[in-house]
Amino acid sequence: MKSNQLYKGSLATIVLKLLEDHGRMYGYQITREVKKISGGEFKITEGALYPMLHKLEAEGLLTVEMEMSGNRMRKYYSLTRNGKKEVVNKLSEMQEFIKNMQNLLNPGIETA
Amino acid sequence: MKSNQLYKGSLATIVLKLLEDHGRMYGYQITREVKKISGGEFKITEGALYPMLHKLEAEGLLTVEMEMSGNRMRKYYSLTRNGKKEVVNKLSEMQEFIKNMQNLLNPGIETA
DNA sequence: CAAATATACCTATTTTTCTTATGCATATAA
DNA sequence: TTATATGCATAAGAAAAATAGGTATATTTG
Repeated sequence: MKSNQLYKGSLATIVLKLLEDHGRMYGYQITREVKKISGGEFKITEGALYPMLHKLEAEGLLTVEMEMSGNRMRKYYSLTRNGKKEVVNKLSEMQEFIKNMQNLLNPGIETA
Repeated sequence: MKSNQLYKGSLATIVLKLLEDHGRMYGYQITREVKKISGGEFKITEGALYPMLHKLEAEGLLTVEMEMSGNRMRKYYSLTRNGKKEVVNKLSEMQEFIKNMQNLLNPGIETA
């Protein structure tokens, strides 16, 4: 990614959607998955991810289970009931955003 | 728009693309156009727009012409040569972003 | 005609969000 | 053995936008 700050504001959506698909994930795993999906273009920084995970947990959208993998700790996050509801909202907002941007990028083509 | 902060980071792209399409526009006109295109969903705040216009001008991407409309002043902005180059970059970044988000939202469907 | 709304510009302060820079610790590869 | 990968975390700073204010003219509406 060159200087792309378009991802600003989309981190919560990305995390919630990944958790919806994968059931449960730990932080480091999320960073790998996002890198993979974006073909190496988008790399979540840990300084952004961990505070976001804590925030979503504090909001009651995620729950945590700590587990040991060998000698290393992992914190597995998964969606709560409210988290599952919130994914739906976030995804529809994202689709709306994309639709509006497509309308901007391709004026004259009716996407609505 | 409910609470949609996905638009964060896309303001410069929006402004540059609108100017590419319209030739020249003044600030207030840009706010109306964006509102119209997004079906009222996305409203640019003036506290974000005017500093952005000044920044893009300072970067040499925009030029300004002041004109009077009756007794009211308008500052018409248009793309410079560098501005026209930058629109191309911004639009390809936006398409890349959308592609990655589509891959995220619809895992399994190859968009690449 | 008065009052509200629309047009048209602006900036200062605060908040949100992310980057950068660290730090700690274990496991694996070179 | 030294660098890289895994795995967590936070603090300080930067960037972008929201909020909240300001000035002034034009038009609509009651």
